[in-house]
Amino acid sequence: MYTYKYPHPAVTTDSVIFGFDGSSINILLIERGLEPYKETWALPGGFLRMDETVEEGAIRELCEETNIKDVYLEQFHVFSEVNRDPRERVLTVAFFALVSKNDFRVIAGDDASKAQWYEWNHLPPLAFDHSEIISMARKKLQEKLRVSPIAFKLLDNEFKMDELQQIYELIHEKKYDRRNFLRKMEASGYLIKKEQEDNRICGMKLPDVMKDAVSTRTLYVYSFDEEAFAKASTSKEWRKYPFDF
Amino acid sequence: MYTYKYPHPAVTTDSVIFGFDGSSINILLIERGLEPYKETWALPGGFLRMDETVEEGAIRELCEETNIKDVYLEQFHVFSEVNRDPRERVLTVAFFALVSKNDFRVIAGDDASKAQWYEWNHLPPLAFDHSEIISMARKKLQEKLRVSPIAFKLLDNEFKMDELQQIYELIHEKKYDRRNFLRKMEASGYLIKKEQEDNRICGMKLPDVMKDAVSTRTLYVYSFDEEAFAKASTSKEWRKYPFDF
DNA sequence: GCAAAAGTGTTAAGCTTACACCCATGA
DNA sequence: TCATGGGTGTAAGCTTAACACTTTTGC
Repeated sequence: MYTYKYPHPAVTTDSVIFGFDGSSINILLIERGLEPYKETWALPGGFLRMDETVEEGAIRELCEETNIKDVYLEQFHVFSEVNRDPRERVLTVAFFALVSKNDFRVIAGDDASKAQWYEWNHLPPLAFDHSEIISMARKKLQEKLRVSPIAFKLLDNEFKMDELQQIYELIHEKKYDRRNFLRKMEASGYLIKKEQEDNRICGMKLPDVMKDAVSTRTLYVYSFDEEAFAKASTSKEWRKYPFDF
Repeated sequence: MYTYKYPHPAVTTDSVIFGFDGSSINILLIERGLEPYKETWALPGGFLRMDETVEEGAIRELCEETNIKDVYLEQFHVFSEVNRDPRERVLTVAFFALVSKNDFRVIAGDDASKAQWYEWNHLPPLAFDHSEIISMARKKLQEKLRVSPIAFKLLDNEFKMDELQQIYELIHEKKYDRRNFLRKMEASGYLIKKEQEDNRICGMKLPDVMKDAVSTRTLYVYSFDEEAFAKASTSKEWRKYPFDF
């Protein structure tokens, strides 16, 4: 037992984990095994330990409950309504996280766990105030995307421009013109454009010399130049944001 | 004494209160009366009660320590380094606040209290990790100002365009062209432009008919149409932000 | 009288938007 | 062969940025 001179609240972290499956954005939920809200879907999260920061706690819980590592994680709000948890006074530090398409596939295929992706417009009933947490997470994600190109983090290292556009459209709930989107993204200067490598036929990679004979069209994939971006965005000159659609 | 089955951290709120004195931006600090860090300057704040949200706690502490009410307050980050407080494990929910010029004067004139404004580039040594909290508050304030016209909250209800520009320049650390600033602000549609009322001579208000005789030039003051702004900014059509300099 | 504050327009450059066709691929 | 995906350019409108002079007021 732990005793204190003054009452202390319990502190948890909860994470809203976004994943992109190629056509829609999904949120990872866990089915609760214990009361309260037993067998109800909830955000992954749990109690903070005394020897870790909230960031470390969120990462630990994520790893324990869903096996996700190396995820982009950012705290966005503290939820502290007095009776949000029926057991005792609990405040939660809420995070949002973006997992890459690769990791998305891994989690989606893991039948053993109680974790499951839900399309973010068709969520089941949720425990506690987790619905509210999710709506704020969506809002914060939108705001963040206007200010930082985090959409990349929902994709593989190399991605097609079309996928990137889809993510922007889903998050901002708005359609963009394909050509304009492409032009603006390329103009940003932080995308590395490559000819698509894997022109394969029946799973065999072709030698370069044969490529032109087989496919006359060149397809492109992009990757994001994190370093160049990080350097530029810390400079004083940086003001206008080229990814603000 | 209060006992729990598992250890709980203590939770505090701390507020970075910004005020504008007409030429620079200031932060309100409190001289600590107790150990640790006795007689060191610190952010106003204190322990969360069990019957209040963090927002309510921050407001309460503000009122208790500085007599400020009706202030714009927004939580922006949780600081949770394990040893940030030497007494015990304490995490703090940090807020930033903007006080109007009116309230600024009130606080500045209050000699009795231990509260004092410091120009935000010339702060004294601070207790705990409060320097770090303040730098993040400045960053968040900048970001917020790109997305919402909160600069108004540092001014009186009616203000001159020049004051508004000064605030933008101080927060973004950048100079703007006076004419361009004016044009863009007026184009936003959320400023109400009025001829300056108080053409006074020796403290006497003049009847309208005499105004032209006394001053041939018309001076303007502005106020912010919060309602129109709130309505517009919740609509789906709202995307581009006209206050993003 | 002089310095500082505040009102006022124009132009060029850049960016955003809207819009259509072709070819290649795979079903 | 037909539908889909993905490559590509241009013109009009709008926004931004750069730039200077005048009047008034207070010192």
